[in-house]
Amino acid sequence: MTDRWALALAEDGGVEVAPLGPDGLPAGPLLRESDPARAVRSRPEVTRWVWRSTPEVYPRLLATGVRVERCYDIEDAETLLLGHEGRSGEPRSAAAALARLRGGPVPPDPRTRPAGPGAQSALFEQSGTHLPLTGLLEVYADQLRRHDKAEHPGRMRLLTSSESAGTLVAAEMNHTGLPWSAETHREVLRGLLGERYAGGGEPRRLAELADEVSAAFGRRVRPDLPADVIRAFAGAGIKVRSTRRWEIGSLDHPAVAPLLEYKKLYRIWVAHGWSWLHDWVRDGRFRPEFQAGGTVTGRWVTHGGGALQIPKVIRRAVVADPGWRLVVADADQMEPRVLAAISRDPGLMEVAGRESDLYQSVSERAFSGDRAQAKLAVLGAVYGQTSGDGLKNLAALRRRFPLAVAYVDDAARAGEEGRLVRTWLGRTCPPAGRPGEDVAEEAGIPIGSDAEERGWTPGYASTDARARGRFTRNFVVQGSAADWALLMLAALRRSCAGLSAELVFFQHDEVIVHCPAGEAGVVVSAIREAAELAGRLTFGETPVRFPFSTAVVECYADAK
DNA sequence: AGTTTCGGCGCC
DNA sequence: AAAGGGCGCCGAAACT
Repeated sequence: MTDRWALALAEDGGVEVAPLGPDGLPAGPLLRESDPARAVRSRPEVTRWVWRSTPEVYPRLLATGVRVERCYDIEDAETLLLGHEGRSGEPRSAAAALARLRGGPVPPDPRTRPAGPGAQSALFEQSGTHLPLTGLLEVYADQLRRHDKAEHPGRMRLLTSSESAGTLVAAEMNHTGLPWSAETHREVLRGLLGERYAGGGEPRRLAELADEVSAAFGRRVRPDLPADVIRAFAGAGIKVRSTRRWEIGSLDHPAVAPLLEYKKLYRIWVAHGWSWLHDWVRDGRFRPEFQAGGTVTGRWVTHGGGALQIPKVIRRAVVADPGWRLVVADADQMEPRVLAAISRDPGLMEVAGRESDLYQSVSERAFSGDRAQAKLAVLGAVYGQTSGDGLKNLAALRRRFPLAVAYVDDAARAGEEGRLVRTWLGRTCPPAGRPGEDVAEEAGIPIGSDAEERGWTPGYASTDARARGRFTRNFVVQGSAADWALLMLAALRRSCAGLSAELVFFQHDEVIVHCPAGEAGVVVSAIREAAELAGRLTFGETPVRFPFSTAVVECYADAK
């Protein structure tokens, strides 16, 4: 029994609310109130709030201590519906959706986030796009009808509701922040980089390594300048195209070791060093801005602080509050398990029906027990590897798990032929860009001159099309995994609602819950249950299991 | 001078 | 012979 209300912020800071019936249409008078937080707090019986945009509304509710059970984010739903309808290029704002309904001129979307560090969040800037509640309700009613017309209406409803749940989780994480010990972070930096010199120059250890590199070359070399390093190697009679680790690593030259060490530490210094600490950590919390569904595959992104790329060594600084713990949970072999569920390959489902190491099981069936080779083969199939051992291993994989490989092959072919590709729940990848875009340039192929000859001849796909195929091949797995992960998060969030536990971090297949030590056991169980529930809800009844490795720790770095 | 792209690498 | 997918971030380089 859901009690659904709609809510729209007004220009004057007030709010309009209205009750909705089971059909999604207004079931009572439209009410005007002065304070959004009070409007929500005074209606505890409401289980789902329908609103334009969670990032617009929810942070100000959280700021006053108000949480909601569920919501429906109209603009996120519009994005998903447009994508599903093959209209991903059309403006996704509620105002645009309303204009399409009423046949008026469709306003373009407000510009996306401004570039550059220190820029204000785009999410909180979209103030010019208020829509009166009556208009919002028209869009909502239309969206409900469009769900019915989707390829799988039930899945589409699940997708938009779980995406909405994701926006709530993200907003709450942004509000809570990740517990962060600045003191520990400084200790880690000092241990790795040595003293920090005044004036922002290189710390001691980096300066020493730069000296070692220079000594090895016999001349002054700046290791942070790729062009300088390439010149230096050329001077030593070694031709390199780039200074990437995989290209430099195998060279026989005394500069290599200090150079690689420099690059590793330089990265820590510039991306997660003292200035990062100053910019992003306040009052014992790292506050990145999580954004649910920020990518075409449905994975989240963050803005600011690189929250999804925290280096392993820096995780030492993620420390629970006194008396609290971090429950760190990592889904085991999520992608092949998802592939089993979406392809319904009997062999792979059977393997994925056990909680034990999936790659080990695959290796025993198809690779004489060579786990590393099995893992490479599976990931190669998912990522579209086109060369090396992966190709050979793919044949072995195909013999044992034909439906699984066929599933990703079909997705790749669909992409190459320009067809739409969807995740299990119906998130749809936008159609390919114009021919000649991006990929050809990367490959150094001039655009225009021979574009026709390059592509679309039988049996040979163009560079663009093959890149497209790799993308769609990966999309169905990565995106369906994101479908599952959202439902898992939503279930876990609900389990934590009655506890002090707070969700503080989410990274594709990994979640961290911060909770009092006494709640850790309950949280661990809740994660297991959420994972299995999400598996059933997302993919229906399959034998596939979704086990998590969980660790109850005081410090993130101790989890693995 | 300010803005965009590049090279490289962090995470999954 | 071979270019495996998705992201964000930084400074330098390249551009306007």
